[in-house]
Amino acid sequence: MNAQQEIEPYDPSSIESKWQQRWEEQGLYHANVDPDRPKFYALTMLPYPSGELHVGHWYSVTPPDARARFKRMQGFNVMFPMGFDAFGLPAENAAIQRKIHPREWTYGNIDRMREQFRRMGAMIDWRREAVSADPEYFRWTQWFFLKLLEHDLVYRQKAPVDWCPSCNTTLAREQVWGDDRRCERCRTPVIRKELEQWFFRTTRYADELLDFSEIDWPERVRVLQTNWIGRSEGANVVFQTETEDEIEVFTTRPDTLWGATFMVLAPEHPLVPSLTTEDQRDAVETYVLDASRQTAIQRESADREKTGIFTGSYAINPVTDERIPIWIADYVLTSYGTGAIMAVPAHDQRDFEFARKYDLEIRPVIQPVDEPLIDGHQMEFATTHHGTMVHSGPLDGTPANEAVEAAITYLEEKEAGVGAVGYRLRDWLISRQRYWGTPIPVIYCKSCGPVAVPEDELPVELPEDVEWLPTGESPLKLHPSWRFTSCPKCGEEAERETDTMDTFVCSSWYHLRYLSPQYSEGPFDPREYDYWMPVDSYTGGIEHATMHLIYTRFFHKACRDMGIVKGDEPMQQLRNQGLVLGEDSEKMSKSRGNVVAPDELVDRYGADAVRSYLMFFARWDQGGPWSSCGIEGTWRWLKRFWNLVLEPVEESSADSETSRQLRRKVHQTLAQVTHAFESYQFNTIVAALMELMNEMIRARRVGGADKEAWDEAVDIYLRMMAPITPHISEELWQRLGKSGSVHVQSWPEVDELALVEDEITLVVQVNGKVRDRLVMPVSATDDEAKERALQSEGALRFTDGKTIRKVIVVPGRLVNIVAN
RNA sequence: GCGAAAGUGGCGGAAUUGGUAGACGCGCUAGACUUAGGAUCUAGUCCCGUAAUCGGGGUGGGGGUUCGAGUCCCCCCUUUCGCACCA
Repeated sequence: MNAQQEIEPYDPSSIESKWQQRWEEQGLYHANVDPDRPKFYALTMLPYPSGELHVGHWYSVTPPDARARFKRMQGFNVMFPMGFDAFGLPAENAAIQRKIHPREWTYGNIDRMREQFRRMGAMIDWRREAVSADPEYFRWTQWFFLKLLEHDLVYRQKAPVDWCPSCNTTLAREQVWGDDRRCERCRTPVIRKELEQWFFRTTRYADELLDFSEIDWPERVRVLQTNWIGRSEGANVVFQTETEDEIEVFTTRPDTLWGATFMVLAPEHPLVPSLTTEDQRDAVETYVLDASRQTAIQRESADREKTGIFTGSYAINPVTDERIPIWIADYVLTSYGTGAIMAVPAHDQRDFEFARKYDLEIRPVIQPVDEPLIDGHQMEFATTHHGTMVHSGPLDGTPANEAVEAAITYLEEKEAGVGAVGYRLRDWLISRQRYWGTPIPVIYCKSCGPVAVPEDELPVELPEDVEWLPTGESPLKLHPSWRFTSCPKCGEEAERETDTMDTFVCSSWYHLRYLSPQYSEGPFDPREYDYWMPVDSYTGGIEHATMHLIYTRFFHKACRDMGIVKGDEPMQQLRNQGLVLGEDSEKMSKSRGNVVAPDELVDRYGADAVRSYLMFFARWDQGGPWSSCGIEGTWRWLKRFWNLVLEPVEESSADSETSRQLRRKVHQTLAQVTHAFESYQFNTIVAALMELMNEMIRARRVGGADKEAWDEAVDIYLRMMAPITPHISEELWQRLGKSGSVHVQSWPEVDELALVEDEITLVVQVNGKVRDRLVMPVSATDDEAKERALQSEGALRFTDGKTIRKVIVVPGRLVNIVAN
């Protein structure tokens, strides 16, 4: 009778739900403050409750879950929380389409997704769940707003904003996608609109945000953030106009100031109307109108021929005292610097092209070293290299390395300018003209102006009885009993702010709400904060590199300066997973119909097979196209391992050599798996475990390891696979009569003695090509290795008749014989 | 245009960081077994030549450093991703 037939077949559907329920009852994943144990806060970016968990969610949660479990077995007190980023546009779109309240749609989705997360077998502590649309959550989002307001980190300003005419909302710059500047959600081309908006002063932290020295974040993200912040050093210089106005410009090349032969303002610059002379007025107004009609893509394409128009006015170059004409041109942008530039055509290619076209003076003032004297009339390109200053009055002859500094010093002495730093980063526009968001807790009073809602009146809740009309107006504006109120200061009639906050405000602090989601004395319990923060491991997609990940750092630093949190950074380590594409190698989307639903795979193969396949099928940091066929591989692995472990062991033919080899393989695998977990190389963990299983099957076939070695192999194996495939590991752990849950066991220690090899395979090369392999005792000396290599059959075949020039011995590894 | 990353079998991917290229898996080929399954097991599977032993070639292309290069350096090609008149 075949022993295999007695084994109950591996049936994930019967064991997985059983263990999920039991773990839930036991509170196996509850994480509590415990000062006696080292903590580990593992955080994955919170999902948006769009409806269903797809395979991409599993890809972003399951490997970090496995790593969190690994950390726990290593002795850390691990917190692995989950929540939902529940405000946002899709809920409103769904509300309009389905005629249901956004809350109903959102919370229905959350219920469904929470169940799906349970099926995944993730070690989520659901007691710590936080949902950003809960009043007890956004109460504190509002509280943070008031704190920022108190500390002058919020301001209100009328500003041109990107506006999506379809979603009827303003968009942050990072929410405008593509060369043709379309709305990130509906792809409608964006237009400009002037509105009073609330801003967070992110630029105040620009310099500090450039410092990554305390955090372990990927190079790629650091570069993206650095470019996004876009710091450049230079000077602000003030030019007087002949009409007594002042025009301030920012320049990175103050050393070229003596070559500034004209100025250019952006068409939207506030001084344009007053600077325009009567005879130029028609032409200027036409040009300004034209510029406003241009789409952003037309305006901002760098290879377009430059256009402009003379205002008729002149400014005085503060260092040469010369009259220089003031032009306007659309290549100067209001959104950077001061919206005005000094034009130095000899040393800036854009200014050069403009000057050539409109026949303006080109005056070189920087002479590159070791080159013939340059002449403005004959130049074909601007020279942007640094060099010795010429035609620069008192600074003539200043060498390249001192020129910028000397120019700034000179400007400051003359009080015509100051050294300054410019940034590409803008302040964060947080106002959204939408209903489904955190209401901005401000009341407008005719006599008192904007007044903060008193803290004890928080949260400002959203009215439930709103109408869902696709009119574009926020429903809050159409709700008089909510909108009209009294001033908290003077009691007179007043109006609520009807804008809500960007959802990135909610997600800037959710990691703090997880600490104590029921806490009512503040946004978080300081006791929990002191124990758990900062986040030890933060994982999520690269797409958040310049939005969420800058905002949350800003938020943390601002809170630190307000005395709310401690430490300079919220997330100590960041890692990005790649993107799982559809089987057609395209991005998964409902409209393409290529979304892979994990539920069907779980029904067929079980959560453990899906989890391990997700870790195995690609490098986690790269992702790639999904292939459902491949899951057969991890499915077979689990079935084979199940049978291998449950088959009765025949000890009769055990031999010590097989045992020793098995132990060596077990501990080698353990060392490898431990390292791979630390470095997020999940695919090699599964591969190593498969390899070890193959070795165990082989050991059993050739006669078997002794009971001690075999039991140790199984024990270590179950501990190693527990983080990846929690259900089957737990089931086998129990069936083998081991006590407790496998998930609270300790991570095994590598036995260094077991790793020791007594024989090595020495590779014999002749002129760099492998010609033989010799098995040698580890104790063999270099000379012995060399001798045996020279005498080996494979080597002799290729050294015969040749002179041996050199022999290189790499101890324990190879011998290379150089002969010709 | 500027910047970054990557390029390894039919496919996903390994390679202790300069030392046996292709681990592990999918797929494929052949065979075994059968209570005919969503099977399972065994063997093979980089390319060319060979019955086998064995030999030659091989990590996008070209060159270089080195006893030795997938790995380091230079040039080129391709792909992907950022940024894109940023003063």
